[in-house]
Amino acid sequence: MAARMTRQRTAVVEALDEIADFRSAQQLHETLRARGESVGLATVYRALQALADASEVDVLRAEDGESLYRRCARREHHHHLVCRMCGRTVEIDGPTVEAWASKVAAAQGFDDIEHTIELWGTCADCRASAAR
Amino acid sequence: MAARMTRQRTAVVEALDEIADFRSAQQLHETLRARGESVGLATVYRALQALADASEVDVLRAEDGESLYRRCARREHHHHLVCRMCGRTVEIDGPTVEAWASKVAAAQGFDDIEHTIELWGTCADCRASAAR
DNA sequence: CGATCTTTGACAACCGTTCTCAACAGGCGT
DNA sequence: ACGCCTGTTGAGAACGGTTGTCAAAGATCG
Repeated sequence: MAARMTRQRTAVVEALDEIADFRSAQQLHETLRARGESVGLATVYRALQALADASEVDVLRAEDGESLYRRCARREHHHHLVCRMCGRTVEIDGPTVEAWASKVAAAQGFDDIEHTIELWGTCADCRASAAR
Repeated sequence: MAARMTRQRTAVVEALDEIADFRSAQQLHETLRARGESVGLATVYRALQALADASEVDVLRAEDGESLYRRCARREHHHHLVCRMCGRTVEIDGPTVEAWASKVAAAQGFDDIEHTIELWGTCADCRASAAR
């Protein structure tokens, strides 16, 4: 149950530190492979899962169901505005929304409330390049 | 390109009309099979997809990535408070949240904004039965 | 250095979903 | 009613992301 610091784990963490956007496990795997830091795909998944469990990275689901990972600046609860084309991310929070969510849920007699609030859009750069 | 009214499609729509909660394609398939209305799994998926495209049903992703379907009372934009154990659903809306979402996204220069806002919890009934 | 015990990686297994394609059946014209 | 035309069905294969398997590799401690 230790948590040994292996070359592979270090590589994953470093890659995440350098990338500001949400990336899939497979994209990260490809990135690592491209830079010579060969790491097995299963290992990338395991590392990401461990990091997510430790709240070291945020996870969210793309529209096609793929999981995307990102090392966020703040560890406190927050949400994201993500470019669906390039993954560019802006961290956002909305105290008003938080309050609204828990109030609504409680009013219906629900417990253990959790909310999913994510914003998707196309960032200025991607819009420009898509327009040619 | 017609859109023929087949026994199978009718069966899927009827099942959805009778079930108030979010259900997966596989659960619906099982339900249909159980009541004697034998329909192929692929057909259930196709019917649900067609209904979703026509905005006849709402789709959302469970935490494990499975798609859940529900015939909602209103066709206008709204969100849901869903029991993660039984699928019980309450339709909710929050004009405040809508406004907040589009304002935040626009302020960052994002376009084609879309938002995912879903509330998950444990409903009173499930809490009671879980506590034995 | 050696023993121990977690971690790794190639590959198989999984699971939800979609594709394939021959058999089938609405629905329209006659 | 009858048939034809074409969209639909269903069993199973294929797919894509993710997780499990297990022998080999390597990190940590004495």
